[in-house]
Amino acid sequence: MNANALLPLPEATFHILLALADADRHGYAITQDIAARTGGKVKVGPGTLYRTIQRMLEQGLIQETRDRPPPEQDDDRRRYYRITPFGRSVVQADLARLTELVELARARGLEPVAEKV
Amino acid sequence: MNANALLPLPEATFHILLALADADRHGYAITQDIAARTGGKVKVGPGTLYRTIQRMLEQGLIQETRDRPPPEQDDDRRRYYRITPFGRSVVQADLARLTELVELARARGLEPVAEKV
DNA sequence: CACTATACATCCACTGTGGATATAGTTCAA
DNA sequence: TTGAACTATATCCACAGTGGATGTATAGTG
Repeated sequence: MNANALLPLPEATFHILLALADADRHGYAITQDIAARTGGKVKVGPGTLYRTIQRMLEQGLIQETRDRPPPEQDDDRRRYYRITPFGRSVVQADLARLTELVELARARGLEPVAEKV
Repeated sequence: MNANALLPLPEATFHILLALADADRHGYAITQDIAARTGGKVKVGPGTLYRTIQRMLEQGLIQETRDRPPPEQDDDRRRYYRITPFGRSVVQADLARLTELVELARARGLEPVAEKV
């Protein structure tokens, strides 16, 4: 399977892969991580989240893992996910695409406006 | 109207705004410009193109203009479009969003993969 | 003569998203 | 103590955006 065939990645897919880039996480924790990381600007609702996870499993971007934290920090209901090597190469390909897009825009004389933080 | 309300911009909208950033263009020329600029990687088909232009006119991102090139370079069928100041501020806001997205990904230890050109 | 290019426009099917709803246990403040 | 908010997963409906085909018409090229 060619990484470029999946580009451009849907917003939710990109954010979920970012959330799993540095650690295994369960579904709900992924949503929390995305909201925290983007300062609340990006919110992935349950509909998008679980549907997107399903698709990503089928595409081989992520895997469900049996590795769990010690029982006192765990919750039976949780399902943990891990990014696959393929998933990692796909985010990187999309990251390259985004980088090019930004360069393209600058080449057209556009500069990002300062954001209010 | 707040620029951030329209973010994230759909792919086609972003590319059309880029195509109009440095010059007025007619519909078909916009498609050509996008394909050329992205080395054929991005193609906006007619369905997406004309529907998106319609939406962008309604949103005030672009305007149809009566300014036309001299008759010997013109074609009666063409409809020319120009980016509005609002449109420009919206692309810039989206460009800022994309820049943040790229930074976010790098903060997670991801680096874009080298592309084959 | 047929095909490709130019130029606009509409239609259908598909994908992706937001938000509501469902279920169910926990936690915490009024 | 009770009801609201939080944790956690999952499904459903309606809507937005896209790709590609089709339609219409003219011009140019092999």
